[in-house]
Order: sequence, then C-alpha cells, then structure tokens
Amino acid sequence: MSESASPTVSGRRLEHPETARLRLETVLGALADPVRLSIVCALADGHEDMACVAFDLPVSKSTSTHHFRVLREAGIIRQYYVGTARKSALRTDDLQERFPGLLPSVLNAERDRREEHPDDPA
Amino acid sequence: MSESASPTVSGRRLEHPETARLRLETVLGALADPVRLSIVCALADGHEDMACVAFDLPVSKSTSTHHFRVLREAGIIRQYYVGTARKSALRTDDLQERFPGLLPSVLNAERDRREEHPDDPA
DNA sequence: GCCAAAGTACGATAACCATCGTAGTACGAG
DNA sequence: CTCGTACTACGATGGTTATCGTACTTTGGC
Repeated sequence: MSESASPTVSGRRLEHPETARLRLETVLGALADPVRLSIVCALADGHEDMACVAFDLPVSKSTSTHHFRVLREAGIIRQYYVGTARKSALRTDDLQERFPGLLPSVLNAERDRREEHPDDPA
Repeated sequence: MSESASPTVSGRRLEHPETARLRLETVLGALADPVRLSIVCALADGHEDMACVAFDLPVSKSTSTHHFRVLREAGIIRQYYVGTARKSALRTDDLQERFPGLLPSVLNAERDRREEHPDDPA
C-alpha cells in the first residue's frame, strides 16, 4: 500500500462531526461525566499521544471505549489509529471557534477542583 | 431566620447549595438539557421576575417544576416565593466565582445558536 | 503463519432521567 | 370561608445511559 498516508496510520475510519454541526447540549452532556471529564483533563494536560489504555481509568476496557466514543461523537476529541493503538487529541481550536471560552472555563474549574481535592477519584 | 425577607415572602423554604459546594459535573449536567437551557437563557435575558408558569415551556407543569428543581439543586438558579408564585433568578455571581467564565460562554453559544436557527423549538 | 496487544461490537443489566397525570398544598382575593 | 391560581408531591412509565463480560477484529512482531 503506497498511498500518501502517515507511516503507521490504519485504514480504519472514525466518524467525526463537523465543527459547524456541534451541538451545545451534546457537548455539555458529554462533559457532565466524571470519567470523561478526567479524560479531557488528561488530554489538555499534554497527554495527547496517550493511547486509550494508558489513561488508567477506573472502568473496564469496554466502558472506556464507550466514553471515548461519546467524546468523539460530541466533537470534543479527534481520534486516529496508530498501529493497534488509537490515540486521541482535543479539538481545542474547533471548540474555541464554535463555543468560545467554553472548554477553557471547564478545564480551569476542573483543575481547581483537583487542587482542592487531589485524592478524589471521580 | 433573620434574612431580610421581602414583603410577601412565604414561610416556605427552598434548599440552595452553597457556592463553595457547587459541583462541575452537576452544573454541566443541568445545562445539558434543551428545556433547562432555554430557562437559563430566558433568565439571563432579563426575565428574572418571571414566575415559572410564564416561561411557556413545551412541557407539562409538573415537568417544568422538575426542571426548575434540577437547576436550583445544581446551584444555577435561586428561587423564592412571592405569594403563590415562585420566582427565579440566575446565580450569576456565585457561578462566576466558582466557575469563572463558564456561564457566559454557555449563554453566548446558546444565543448564537438561536440566531442561526430561530425556529428551532428545542 | 501464529500470537499477543489494543481496541471494538454486541448483548445484558441496572440505574438514572424526562415526562406525564392526578391529587394535594399554600396563598391571595373576595 | 370559599374559590381560583400557582406550584408541589407522588407514582408510573418509557427512554437513555453507564457498566460489564465475552467474543471478535485489526495490527505488528516473531
């Protein structure tokens, strides 16, 4: 296969909603979950190259898959395959364009909460 | 009770969470509903003196009560009785203190959406 | 080709939530 | 005191969601 693709990118395709079609309720609903909020926080803290399995979430592997899909379908993250791994990145710019200031304020609030209660797993 | 009560305030008490105890997931979850989002939007647009019944929501009265309670228990609105009416006000300052920038960004996004799709009931 | 690793798909289950109708409570007007 | 208005409480119901385990697929290394 000599197509002009990234070195190890698989042919598998993942659905991503267009920026203009992102829905506010969907985004808020996706962020209104402790597990997903911690995923978003980890991605924002520069762990964009982490595979799903590396997040060490307090749920099973299939539940983890489910949460990543909810985030992807809400338009909050973009996912791509690298070998057997599936890596994720925040759609920071898209979100800023569509819902200015929303993601930063959520991230700041969540970071503050983590400083207050560092032991809180949720 | 020495809380400088308004003239016609009833003895009925409503529970309101303290500002310091507001939870981000709860707030996001409360906002992740079209009906509640439209309530919040109406309140932000200066209709703070409206009674619940005046919002003309596309749901029954008991469902409306439910949504107002969710907003109140999440800490997004404050409610007080005036005669038989129960009026609501956004806790703008409390929210700004606890989650800076969150409410304005949500309101802006929702207003933009309404400009794009003025006929969308949801 | 074969195996392990990472993730997906699917079905089941339990919890949660939005919705409603009905019955009831609180309040003000008369 | 009675009545109407505004809201609440309660129970039912149907839909969505979070969770899991098991079986399957895709990929890369040997």
